Amino acid sequence: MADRVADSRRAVYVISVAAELAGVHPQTLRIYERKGLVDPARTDGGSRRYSEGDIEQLRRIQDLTSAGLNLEGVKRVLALEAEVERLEAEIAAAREAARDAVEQTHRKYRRDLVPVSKSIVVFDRRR
Amino acid sequence: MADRVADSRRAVYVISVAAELAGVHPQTLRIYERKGLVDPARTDGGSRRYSEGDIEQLRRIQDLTSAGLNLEGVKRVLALEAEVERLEAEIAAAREAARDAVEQTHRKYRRDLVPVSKSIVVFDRRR
DNA sequence: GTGACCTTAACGACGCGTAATTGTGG
DNA sequence: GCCACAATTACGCGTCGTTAAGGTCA
Repeated sequence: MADRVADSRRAVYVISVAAELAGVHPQTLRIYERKGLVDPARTDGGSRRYSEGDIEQLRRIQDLTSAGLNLEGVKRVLALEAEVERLEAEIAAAREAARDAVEQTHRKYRRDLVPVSKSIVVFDRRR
Repeated sequence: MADRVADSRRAVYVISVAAELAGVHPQTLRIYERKGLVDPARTDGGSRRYSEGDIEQLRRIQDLTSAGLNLEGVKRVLALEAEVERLEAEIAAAREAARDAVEQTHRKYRRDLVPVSKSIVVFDRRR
């Protein structure tokens, strides 16, 4: 973690290597980029550089296209999968917030209570 | 609500009407069915009967295909959209459960407390 | 008996991946 | 100066929607 950027974001692969890693034709990667499915970094000279995260995205795209989806479908599915992930995180957060809220409520009452043994004498006059 | 089935599930439209309502060719509806995108009811004679819900599904499919998705993509997107809807409901449920849990906690303490004015005399001996 | 439904097959248009071409950068 | 990159274009294949042909139910 001494790196300047996280490993999965370091753009290190040129297009030929990225294509090999993802198991597709280099030209296919250029098509994906034009269609907005990946967005690799660029060198000053204009060459594409793919990160590990880009490669994962490419593999995910491969899964979907070889399942028969076209590129528009892949785009939507990726967006929806991200949405699902976000919602699942939100559920986890909501559950945790629920636990905390109950806990806080308990604390509040405990703080307000005064220990009987050391401080008060109680006489119950009821019936 | 005196109907045997909910309105949106009553299969009332023959294929030509369904196609007209959805704005597509009847043959297209048969393709959708073969691909598993809709599943209209059948009469005893074997004719398809589409419900209002089916029509809505067909319109949704139209939206997606005319946005450029192919049928596999449509299938996945519909499934994911259902998942998103389910998760959103789950979030709402989790939030409600959180409120209830806090409320229950409050009740618990109130039940355990004994009203001072009517039942007890309290002497605070603390310094 | 005449429509509207059923299924299967054929056709045209379009999207996607690959290959070819030409030009540029390391 | 060579090899890999970039961008554009061309080609083949598969998918999708429509149309057509032939059979069945109301």
